[in-house]
Amino acid sequence: MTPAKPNTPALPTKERLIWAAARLFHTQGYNGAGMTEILAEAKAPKGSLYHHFPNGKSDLALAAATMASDVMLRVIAASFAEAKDFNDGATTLCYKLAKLFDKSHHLAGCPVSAMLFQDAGNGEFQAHAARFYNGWIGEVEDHADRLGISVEDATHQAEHLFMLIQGAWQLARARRCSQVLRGIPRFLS
Amino acid sequence: MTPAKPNTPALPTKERLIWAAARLFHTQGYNGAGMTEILAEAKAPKGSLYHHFPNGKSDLALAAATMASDVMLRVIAASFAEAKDFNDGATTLCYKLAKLFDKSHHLAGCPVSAMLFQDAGNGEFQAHAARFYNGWIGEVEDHADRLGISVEDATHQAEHLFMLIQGAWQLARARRCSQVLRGIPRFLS
DNA sequence: ATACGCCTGGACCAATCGGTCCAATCCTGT
DNA sequence: ACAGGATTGGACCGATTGGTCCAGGCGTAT
Repeated sequence: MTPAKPNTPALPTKERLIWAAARLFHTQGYNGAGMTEILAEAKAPKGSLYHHFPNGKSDLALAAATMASDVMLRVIAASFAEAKDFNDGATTLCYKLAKLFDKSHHLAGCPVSAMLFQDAGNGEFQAHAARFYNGWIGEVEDHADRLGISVEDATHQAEHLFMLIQGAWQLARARRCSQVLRGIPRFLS
Repeated sequence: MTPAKPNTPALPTKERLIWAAARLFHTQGYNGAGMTEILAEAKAPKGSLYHHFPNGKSDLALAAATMASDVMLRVIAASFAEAKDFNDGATTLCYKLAKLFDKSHHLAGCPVSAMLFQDAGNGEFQAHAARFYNGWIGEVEDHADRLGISVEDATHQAEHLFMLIQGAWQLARARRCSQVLRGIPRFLS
C-alpha cells in the first residue's frame, strides 16, 4: 500500500493523477481529499482530469484503488515467491508492509478501506472493496496451497493473515509505529 | 460500536447530537458526514450545536468517539464478566460485536477509525485514537490476567484479539456479512 | 503545410461546507 | 412574579466543494 512515489516526472498525466489520488486518498480518505488538492499534487489542470476520468472523483478513486490493489498483489507474490513455507512468506510480507508504512511517514491507511467510508448509500464502492480484499486473500490462499497447506486450512490461514494485517495496520497508524506489523508472525498458528 | 439508537425522544439535545454524530461518523467517516446532516439526524438547530460544542465539528467528533469507546469498553467488560476462560470471553465478545454489526445494517465501521482518516496534518485525532485503542487492549489484557494468563502472554493475546476484530470488522463491512466476526475464535491460539 | 485529433489550461458555476451571530424563548431559583 | 442565565431557532456568511465548458496548444498523419 502507499507505494513509493515514482519520481519520474515524465509520467503521463493520467498516471500522475492516479498516483496523486492514491497517495491522498490513503492518508485523508475519499471525502477528505479534495479535487483541487489532488490536481495540485499531480500538477495537472482540471480539464485533463475530466478528460481522462469523465465521471470525475469516483472514477479516479476506483482507478487509484485498483492500482493500489495491484501493487498489493505484487507485494504478496514477491513475498511468497521464494518462501520455504507459509510462515516464511507471511513474515516477509509483514516486514515488507511495515517498511512501506514507514516510508509513508506512518500516515497511510489501507488504500481500499478508504473507499468503504464513502457515502453509505452507494454500494458500488463497497462491492469493489470486497473484490479487492477477496483478491488478496485468494492470492495468499494460492501460495498457502502451493506450500503444502491443506485446502480447507489454506482459506482460514489466508483470512487469518488478512485480518491480522488489516488490524495491525490500523493500530500502527494510530500509534504511528510499525512495530505491531512486524509482530504479526508470532500470531500465526 | 454503533450502539442501538436509544429511542427515547426525551434525550437532552447534547446527547442527541452525540448519538447522531456517532451514527453518521461510523458509516460515512469524519469528512463524509456534514454538519447539516448531523443536525437533521439529531433534530437540533445549529445554535444548539455550537452552544454545546464551541469548537464545532472536531469537538463533536471527539465526544462521539469517546462515547463509542466507552460503549466498547462496556461490551468488553460484559463479555468477559462471566467467562470461564479467556477464549470463552473472547468468543462472547466476537458474537456480541457481530450482532451489533448486523443491527447497523452492515454499514458501520469502527467508530474510532473514522477519526484516523481526518486531515492527516492534525495529530490530535490520531493521538486520541491511539488512546482509545490502547484502552480496549488494556481492558482485554486485564481480563486475560484475571483469567490466569501469564502477564507477558496477556498483552500478546489482547493485541491479537484486537487485530483480529479490527481486521474482521473491515472485511465484514466490505462483504456486508458478519460471518467473519463470528469465525474469529478459531484463530485464537 | 495543413488539418484533425487528443490533451491542456483555467474561467466559471451552483451547491454545499463548517461556522458566526443574535433575538427570542425556555427554565430555574428566589 | 420576576430576573437572568441556559438554550434554541434560523438567517446569514465566506470559503471550498465537485463539476462544466470551451478556447486554444500540441503532435502527428497526410
